[in-house]
Amino acid sequence: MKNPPHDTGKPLTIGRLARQFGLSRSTLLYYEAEGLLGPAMRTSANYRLYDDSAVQRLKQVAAYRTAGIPVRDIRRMLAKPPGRVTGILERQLEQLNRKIGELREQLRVVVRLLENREHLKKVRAMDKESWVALLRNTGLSEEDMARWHREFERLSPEAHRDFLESLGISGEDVAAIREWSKTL
Amino acid sequence: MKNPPHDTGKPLTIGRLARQFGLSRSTLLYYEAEGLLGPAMRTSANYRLYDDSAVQRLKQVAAYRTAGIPVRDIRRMLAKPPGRVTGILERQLEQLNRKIGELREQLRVVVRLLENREHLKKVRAMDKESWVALLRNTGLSEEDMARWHREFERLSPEAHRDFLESLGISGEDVAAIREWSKTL
DNA sequence: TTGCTCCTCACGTCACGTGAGGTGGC
DNA sequence: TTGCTCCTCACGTCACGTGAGGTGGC
Repeated sequence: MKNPPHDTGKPLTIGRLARQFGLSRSTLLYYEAEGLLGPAMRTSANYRLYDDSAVQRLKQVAAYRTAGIPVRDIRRMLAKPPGRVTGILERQLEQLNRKIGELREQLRVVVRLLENREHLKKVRAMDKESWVALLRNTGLSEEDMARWHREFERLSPEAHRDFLESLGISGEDVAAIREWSKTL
Repeated sequence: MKNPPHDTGKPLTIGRLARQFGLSRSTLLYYEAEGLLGPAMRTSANYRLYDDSAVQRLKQVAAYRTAGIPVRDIRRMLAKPPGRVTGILERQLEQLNRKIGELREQLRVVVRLLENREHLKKVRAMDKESWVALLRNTGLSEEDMARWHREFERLSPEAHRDFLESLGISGEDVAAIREWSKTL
């Protein structure tokens, strides 16, 4: 065994390393500036050369970035003994949860603005599936959606019909949904 | 009638206007620099004075910002004839939808990292409701959650039990859930 | 000699927040 | 005279992307 396990033995230039991870060179330069990882050595022409330990480190970094963890926090995680990062992960969990909530609220506002303008009948290129998915993203449960249909039917029956038809739902099914809306 | 409807007749300084909308002064200065709205006049001491038309404009701006629409887009919306903004709203809808999807994916990765480390038993200060809400934010449907329980029970029954108990679920209910997990 | 990769600055991004240093108003 | 509000710059933020101007390597 000339090489330890997982060691390819070939030092990489920055471009090759970047391509191996689907990242850009400027991303790796940024990580270096932020103290996450750097080259083990340089060539005579000052080219960066990365060894296997950099590859391992970059694996961690890339995984954490995929989780949306800030670079500053990743630096701290790499400095800590492995396994002591639960606190940061939990904090990231809360942050993401909060951000998703905020974006959902914004989505709700946009939908309301579109409704107010009664441009709903102009929703082009959206079918039933994408609308249901969209409304689900706003955090609407099945009951919320039912209430939404009921209110829509009550306030503006024609617009409700137009809307349902614009989703490509058959006239028969539209009638059924509208009847169901009234019974809610 | 001395004043048209909705006109208070009192010009406002920047601080009062900001407070009226729950914004900061620097936000209003930024909007001015970006060409969204400015004062109608200045006092002899160069203080900005905002009239009712600025208030109306700020109402629009604030509403659009609540929807997360970029300032640059808002400027275009204010320039357009009212009612011609559907395109921008629809684009914002797509953007938000996409961002929510990205954050959900990140949330999924964080949850996976926590699971891998088997630090799940350490989830403190989270009850059943917040966990269900959290997992729902990842986009898990009821079926997905069922599969999650089943896999958890299969791979690590003790951790599954610890996890459920950490949520404050009674021993009896825990047993019931675990039995149900096995039948899935 | 020609591309290709690499090098090191420096600047731009988005929506503000935060001083710094100074002046009116009650 | 003392706070309070206001004024105009200027700089910082986060994770890179994009040149600019220049030099090795096959």
